[in-house]
Amino acid sequence: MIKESIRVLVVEDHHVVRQGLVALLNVVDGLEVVGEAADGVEAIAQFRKHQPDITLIDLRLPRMSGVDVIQRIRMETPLARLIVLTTYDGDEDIYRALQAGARAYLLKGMTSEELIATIRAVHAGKSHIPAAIAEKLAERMGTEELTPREFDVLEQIVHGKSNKEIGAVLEISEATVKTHINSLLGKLGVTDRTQAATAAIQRGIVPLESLRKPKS
Amino acid sequence: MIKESIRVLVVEDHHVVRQGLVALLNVVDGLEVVGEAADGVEAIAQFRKHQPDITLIDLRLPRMSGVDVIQRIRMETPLARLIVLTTYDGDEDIYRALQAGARAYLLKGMTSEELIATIRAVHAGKSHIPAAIAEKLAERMGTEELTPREFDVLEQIVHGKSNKEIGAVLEISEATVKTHINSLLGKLGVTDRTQAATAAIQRGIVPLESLRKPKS
DNA sequence: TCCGGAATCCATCCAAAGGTGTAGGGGTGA
DNA sequence: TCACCCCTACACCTTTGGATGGATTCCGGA
Repeated sequence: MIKESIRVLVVEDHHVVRQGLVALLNVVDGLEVVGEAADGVEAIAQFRKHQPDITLIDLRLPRMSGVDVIQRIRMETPLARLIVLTTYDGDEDIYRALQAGARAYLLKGMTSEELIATIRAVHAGKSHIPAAIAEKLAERMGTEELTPREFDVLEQIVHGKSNKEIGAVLEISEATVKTHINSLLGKLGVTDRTQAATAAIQRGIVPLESLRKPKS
Repeated sequence: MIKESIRVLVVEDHHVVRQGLVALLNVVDGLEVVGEAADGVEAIAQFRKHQPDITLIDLRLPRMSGVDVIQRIRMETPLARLIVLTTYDGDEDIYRALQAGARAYLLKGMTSEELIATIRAVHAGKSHIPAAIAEKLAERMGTEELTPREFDVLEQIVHGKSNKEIGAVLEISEATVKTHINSLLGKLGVTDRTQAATAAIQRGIVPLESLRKPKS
């Protein structure tokens, strides 16, 4: 009798990378790529259609973020098994992806053996977080959560707004802005707005893409 | 008579991506992958060994940056044909790579058809810069060059240093630091240090990796 | 119901950052 | 040699940012 293959969905926006992954996985005994998606919306459609055993997913996707896709899939199919496969994206993304229900988090730098082993492990019900990732995660744990308002302010700081401008945008007084800043500086463990901005970018709290200037 | 294949060297640090690229290129008629490298030092060694017709190279590499590798290869072999293949890395990297002698700059998001067509075109002696990239480049052109000292100061700003600290690090007076800042703010088209920091990161003038805290 | 955290606001004080003008020394290319 | 740019530096002034302490409202959990 023929052994059942593990049915895999590959979600990755870079064509050549996706094609490479598919080619790589399809030659492996016991694995079968049943679907591909290049963006978040497509990913959900493909998942519904194929109900794969394992979903390999990049976090940076057009149209809908990888984290949102994970959340959505998990909501519809709580026992879905998802593996995040991405380049380093800052502590925040790791945290959110795992929070959202990803079972494993792999970096693209890993070998194909590791990838395949992880797919098998996750399919067997295990989780897998590389040591390097676990470390980042542990670091993050020591950090307090920003409140929504503090996050709003931080976002504006990253966008280069002055306190006065932030007040105007959020429709609060400049004094309040200062209060929030004071509190978020403490939580981020930094001493001024510039450090807060770089920390926010580096940790992935505020996505770098949001910096691109909208056309004038 | 058998047509000569175009001999390609693939330089890319992410294993799965590299394997995918190699698999993808090897099945194409008229292309032959003659070498692979996972970091900059290896890249140069492989280039010397194989003297490939085309070198596909990622800009983010361990041990030696892609731009440095390009410069080095071009110095030794001025007629080397190099294609940069990378995810978006900020205007600065594009500029420096082309400056260093790359003939084409492709994003990983492109289709494999585009990739193959570009390889053939560059092999035939042409250059190829996608429209989206050319646009960034044009934008950059309007910008004045930072002086070395201004760059030093900007780097420190990104690292969250105060003017006083910057003065100490660079061994100049705080007044001089302010002078440099004033001038670089103008050149970057921003109004304060926080904007300067995010602009530097976003444009790739200061690499984000340099922000990682060295272990205490 | 009471407590605590979040969010809002205010005033005050001091430090830091930014704007402007000026100026000397060093190097380089026309 | 002269013009030009870079680096350095200082003075002066204004604006912004950050620290601190105190205050009100609202809401959800114990």
